[in-house]
Amino acid sequence: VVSWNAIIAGYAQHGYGEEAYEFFQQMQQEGMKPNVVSWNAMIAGYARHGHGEKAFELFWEMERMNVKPNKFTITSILKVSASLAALEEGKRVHAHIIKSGFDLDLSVGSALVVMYSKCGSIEDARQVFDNMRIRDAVLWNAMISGYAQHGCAEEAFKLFQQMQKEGVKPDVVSWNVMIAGYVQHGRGEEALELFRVMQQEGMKPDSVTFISILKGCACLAALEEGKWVHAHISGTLLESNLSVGTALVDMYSKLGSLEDARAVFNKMPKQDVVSWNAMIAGYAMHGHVKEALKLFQQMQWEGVKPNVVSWNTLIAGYAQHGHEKEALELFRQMQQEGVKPDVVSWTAIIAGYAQHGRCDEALELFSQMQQKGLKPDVVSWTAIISGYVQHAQSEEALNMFQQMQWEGIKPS
RNA sequence: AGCCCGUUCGCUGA
Repeated sequence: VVSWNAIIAGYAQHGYGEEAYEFFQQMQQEGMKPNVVSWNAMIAGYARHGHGEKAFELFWEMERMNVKPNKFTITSILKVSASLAALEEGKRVHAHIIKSGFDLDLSVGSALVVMYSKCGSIEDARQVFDNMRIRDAVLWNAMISGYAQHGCAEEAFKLFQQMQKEGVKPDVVSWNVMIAGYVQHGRGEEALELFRVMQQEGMKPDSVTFISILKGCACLAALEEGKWVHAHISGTLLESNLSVGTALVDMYSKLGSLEDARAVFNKMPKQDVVSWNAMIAGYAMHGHVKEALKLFQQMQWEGVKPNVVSWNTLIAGYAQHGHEKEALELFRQMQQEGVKPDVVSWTAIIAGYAQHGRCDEALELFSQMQQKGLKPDVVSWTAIISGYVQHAQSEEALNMFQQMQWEGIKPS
């Protein structure tokens, strides 16, 4: 069984769910009964590669076959519920945990708190949190993060202080959670303030801290602060961190400081598709589409394959700046290259047409997108509605607005 | 035998 498990785990971890499953079945044909480790390997494999439904199926099947889950099983299945925001499934798992008398240890407790808050039920998360007898930093962080992500900055801060009163020292994640919460809700000032305090208190920022805080600077359009943060990074090991480098490029790009962005980009020890995309976006968003295209080609010469975001970035750049035709051409090219347009690609083109008064064409694309089986989201709808509004076609705008709600999409 | 248990993190559309 151990050897079978090793094989299954190997395939499952690397996204070969089918192959793993074949071995999983084969071992049963050969008269071996998968144990909890075999099941966990399968479930975790599916979970990691975005096949949440399959993970759930296996979880309940495991139940039926009377194999007792352990805490690895429980935490990975709760993670799936969290990432799918599947509250009902998550509750079923929770109920099952209680029913089977499973020990609610810290890791399961934290996973439950995360599951409930990612599923939007902060009250349930709090209840789990309150019922835990022992609380470590991870559990506190999970709860604080729940509030912070929901925009309840005050409650998050209260807990942040309370954890310290109860003798649990905030770790770097606690600070990061607080900072990210402020940034995500447009409260960059407070994020920067916490960033200062954390250093006064002797806590060293890590890559995540810097990434969040740089995003905050970009949102605040605070170039000076961004440069100040950059200065903190320079000369440290983080300077050669890929994600930090990308966050710097992104910050400078968004603030239109393309020379700085380019300088950071060129100094990075290596670039991946995300850093290329950030750099390309800098040019594309500011209307330098030729330069963006040049980089796009250069990226490929250097052996980096454009992903759907790369294409979307270019398309959006062209579409926003009055080059709908070229955008459409790129849209065709991306499909030839085997990259499937997603809702963002379609919306970028639709928005381009709509903004420039070509609402009929936008509408045509809008229905084509649905024929292809893609469901417009609130951004797609808003793009087309605001096109009508801007071009004094209020009746059509109102019409679309109603249709959107019939489709069950809430205005934002 | 189930990667570092569970919490935070980089690129694109209105």
